[in-house]
Amino acid sequence: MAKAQPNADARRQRRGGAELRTAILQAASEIFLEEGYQGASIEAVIEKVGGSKRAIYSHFGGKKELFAALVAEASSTVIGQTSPENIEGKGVSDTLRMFGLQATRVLMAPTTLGLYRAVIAEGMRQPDVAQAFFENGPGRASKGLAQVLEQFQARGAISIKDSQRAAERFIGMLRDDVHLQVVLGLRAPLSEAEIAESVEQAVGVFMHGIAAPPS
Amino acid sequence: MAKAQPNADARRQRRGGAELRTAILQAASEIFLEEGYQGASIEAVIEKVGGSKRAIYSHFGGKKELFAALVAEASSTVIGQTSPENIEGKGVSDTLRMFGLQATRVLMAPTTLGLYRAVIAEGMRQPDVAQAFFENGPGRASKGLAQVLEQFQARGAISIKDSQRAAERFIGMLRDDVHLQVVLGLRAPLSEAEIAESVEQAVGVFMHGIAAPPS
DNA sequence: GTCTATATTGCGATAGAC
DNA sequence: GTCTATCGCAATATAGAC
Repeated sequence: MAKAQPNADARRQRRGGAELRTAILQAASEIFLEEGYQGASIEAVIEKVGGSKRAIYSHFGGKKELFAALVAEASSTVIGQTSPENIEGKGVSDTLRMFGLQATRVLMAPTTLGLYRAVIAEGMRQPDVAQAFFENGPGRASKGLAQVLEQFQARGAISIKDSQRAAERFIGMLRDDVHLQVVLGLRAPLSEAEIAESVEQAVGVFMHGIAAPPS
Repeated sequence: MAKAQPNADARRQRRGGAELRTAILQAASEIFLEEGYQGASIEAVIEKVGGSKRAIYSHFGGKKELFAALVAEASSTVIGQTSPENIEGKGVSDTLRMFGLQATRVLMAPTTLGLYRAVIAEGMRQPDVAQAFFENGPGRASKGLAQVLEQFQARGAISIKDSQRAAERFIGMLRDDVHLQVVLGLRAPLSEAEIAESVEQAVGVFMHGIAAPPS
């Protein structure tokens, strides 16, 4: 009478230590990022993995540590997809567009959305988790973009005082009300076409602003 | 042996129905916005109000309904502070600056931060709460700004295709990584001086972009 | 006060590696 | 066989909705 059928081979095969650890992390991700830290139950994780509760405690120590491990891992994995581009021979707009597309896709991915929700909910109570998330996630992305902007600045292609701040503004535009609505579950994540359109508009504003050109 | 000392007069005074309701909402705000929906306990709210246990259930029905009521109320109250400005005789930059200052102050207020955390955490599980928050909060703010932008557009002061989208971008810039860090508890809310500086920079980018002027 | 959920721990049984 | 990781299950304890 198994409620949710665990992986069929989970019970009969014996997995090596590291393998079980990975399996637990994977299952825990799904549960924690969907239910939130407080809403998640160790029991549910076990059911998914097919092991015993004891395994979790011997591997991680407790619920908190499991959550921390999971966030650190997921933050790094997800954000690796928003790396600074090779900008040889590219213009500012093209570079921003490419970065924007990557970043927005990441922002719309289910894992990222779950991370967002879970970490924001628990940030005040688990500062180390919040720290790990920010540094490996949004922080790294904005630093990467800032570096790129600095190169353009050195070439005289753009005119900014603070490249870090500028990068954060651009990313802020990508994380606007539409993103908030997706985070809140009020609308579906953007399609690839909608992402392209959104990024296009953001690049336009970021490059030239909204002021009417002197006619 | 009261742990947290309830309001001294809470116990001895008998309050009218509406008054009690307000008192409960007030206490619930403090608890829920600090601990999050799942972390909050009805017991704690009762202790703070000092009333009888049944009061909450007869007034609101249950934990969920209390949370919903509280979010609806707080969203409206807080966001009322970011109303569309009277822009008679003002320029675009000045208007954006004023709006930006108001909005950023709201964004940095403890109540707003608590709302953010709690609603984002629960959004997927309580769609009506998410909806109420967004409509009364961020949604209303961006609509207000969009209307103002449209007036400027009509005058030819700015050049945009979609005023709603543009408004969301500006607000997005205000809700950038710095705001995220505050939400996560990784840094203290901005001081008034820092807010002014931040808004100034955002207005600059939004108005003219970062492209180097053709020399 | 009742009842349910759930984190945590203890401990003996067991399966595979060597 | 020994060893180590894991399992399965029971017991404890606490919290919290109603």
